[in-house]
Order: sequence, then C-alpha cells, then structure tokens
Amino acid sequence: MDKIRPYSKVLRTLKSAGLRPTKQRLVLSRLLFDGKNRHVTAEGLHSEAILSGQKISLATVYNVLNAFTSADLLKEIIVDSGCSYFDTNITEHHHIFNEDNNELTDIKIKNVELKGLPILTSCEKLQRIDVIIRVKNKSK
Amino acid sequence: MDKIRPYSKVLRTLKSAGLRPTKQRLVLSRLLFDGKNRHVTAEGLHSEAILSGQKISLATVYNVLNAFTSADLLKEIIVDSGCSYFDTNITEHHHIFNEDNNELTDIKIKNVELKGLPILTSCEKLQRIDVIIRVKNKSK
DNA sequence: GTGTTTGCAAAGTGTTTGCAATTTA
DNA sequence: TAAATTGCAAACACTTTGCAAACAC
Repeated sequence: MDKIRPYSKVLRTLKSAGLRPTKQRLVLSRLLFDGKNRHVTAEGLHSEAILSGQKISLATVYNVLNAFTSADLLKEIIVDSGCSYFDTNITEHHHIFNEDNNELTDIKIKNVELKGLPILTSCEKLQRIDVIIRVKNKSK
Repeated sequence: MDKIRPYSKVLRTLKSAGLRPTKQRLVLSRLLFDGKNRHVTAEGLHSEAILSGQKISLATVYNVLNAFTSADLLKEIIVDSGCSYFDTNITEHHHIFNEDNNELTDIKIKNVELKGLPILTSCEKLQRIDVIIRVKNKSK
C-alpha cells in the first residue's frame, strides 16, 4: 500500500484554503492528495472511502468535491455527459480519455503546441482550453 | 425567416442513412439540416418543434437525435456534464463554448495545429480529438 | 402483415437541496 | 454559542426504457 499523507500536511492544505478540517474532508483529502495525480468520480471516491472503513455519505462526497474544486484544490474535467471527473492535478494540462474503461490520463501541456486558435471576441474572456484525445481499446 | 429545406432533400438524406422517413424525423430534419451549422440540445430542439406547431414528444426527440448520431448525420459534443449537445457539422472541427450562455461555436480545424500529442499505446485506438475553448462573458 | 417507430409514463442516473442533528471555532 | 458541515431522504435534471397504438414498407 502507498504511504498515507500525514494529517498535518492535509490540515495545512485545508486551512490555507479556508476550509474547516472536518473528519470527512480529512478522510477524502488523504485519499485524494496522496502524492500522485488522481482522477476520481464522486461515486468512485465514495466507494474508496467506504472500503477503507470510513463512514461518509455520498452527498458529503459531492459537497466536498465541489468545495475543493471551488477552493482550487481540484479541477473538474468534463469528458462524459452524465458523470463528472475531478483531477488532483490542477496545473494546466490535457487528457486522454479511454471511452471503453472511462479512464483519464494526463498529457503534460509543455509537450503540446496549439496553433491557429481563433481570436476571441471583445466580450469573451478565456477560461481554459481543454484538449481531449478520445480513444477506445483495440479489438483483438 | 430562413428558407426551409424541401422535404425531397431531407427524404433522400434519411433514406441513404437507412432511416424510415417518419413525420417526426422529417420535422426534426428540416429544423436541423436547414443549410447552416447548428448546435442543439434535445430540450431545445423539442421546444423549437413545438413552437413551430408540430406535435412530437421529448422522448422521440431523444430517439431521433440518437438515431441520427448513430447514422453519422449528427455529432455529439460533450462540453457539459449533464447535458448533451448535437452538432450538424459532422466534419472534424473544434469548439468555443461559452459557459455563461451555453453557446457553442465552431472552429475550423484547418486553422488549428496541434503538435506534441503523446503516442498512443499499442492497445489504444484513436476515436477523435476534441479541443474546447471555454470562455465566459467579460463582466462590464 | 411484419417490423419499426411513436408517445406516454415510469424508471434510471448522476447530482443537488432542505433540514435537523452534529461539529468546529 | 454562532456558524459551518454532515447525512439522510427527497427533489432535480437529463436521458432511457417498456409497451401498446400507430405507422412505413
């Protein structure tokens, strides 16, 4: 099993985001911010928490994911109408999405070059650019 | 008002896609394939049909949009978890999505250059690449 | 006639909300 | 103790489905 990030570090993260360190937020933080980049759904993270023996409701997982996203601890990735993904990698980057197993993989942005994008109108403010490479598994 | 595409042309389109030209499919086809590129939601297209005096249920609009997408008459665009958009422009191209008014605009692909994308693994088969430029309205 | 499509209502999914109980500061 | 958060259930929004009636071929 991977090493678990100590509460102290997670505590500091929450504190600096202005979020009260409740038991549930700490549990989810430790699952999410374990050192490697993760892509989770509410459902998936909830199962994970339950499986690890914690008690937390699905509604709270949604609340926490939304709170973390508002606090810029997570980034929401839209690849699937009907299911939200949350990414612990909040730096600018792109994704490969496998439509067969619903798996998201990061693409480092420094490798990607985008040219020829249109000039926005004077009333449009750029939020972000998403590049999604959709793949399926090759049938053997 | 724009000119309405004659039934004959729409009929041929449906026929060649192997779809029976039912009254409802013809109604939606004439709204969709009116010569210019359109981005619609099921809800939006349904309202449009109703407002134009036609009788059609929302379930049928969903059925028809899915049938048209399977027949490659439409392309589904995923920009919003919780709502599907359908695009009458089935050529390869990208989008600007205005998150304030949920408006989609096409970007011609020939202007866009994407470099440095990762090499897919041997079991991955490319489906498509989506580039979405997310914008909001500038607050005055 | 046979198979397809429609339309309604019901069911299904993923997500949010109202509110009392609990917890944090 | 005042304000924020939780958890449940109910509400929600979007979409699909089951099935009888209507329709296309």
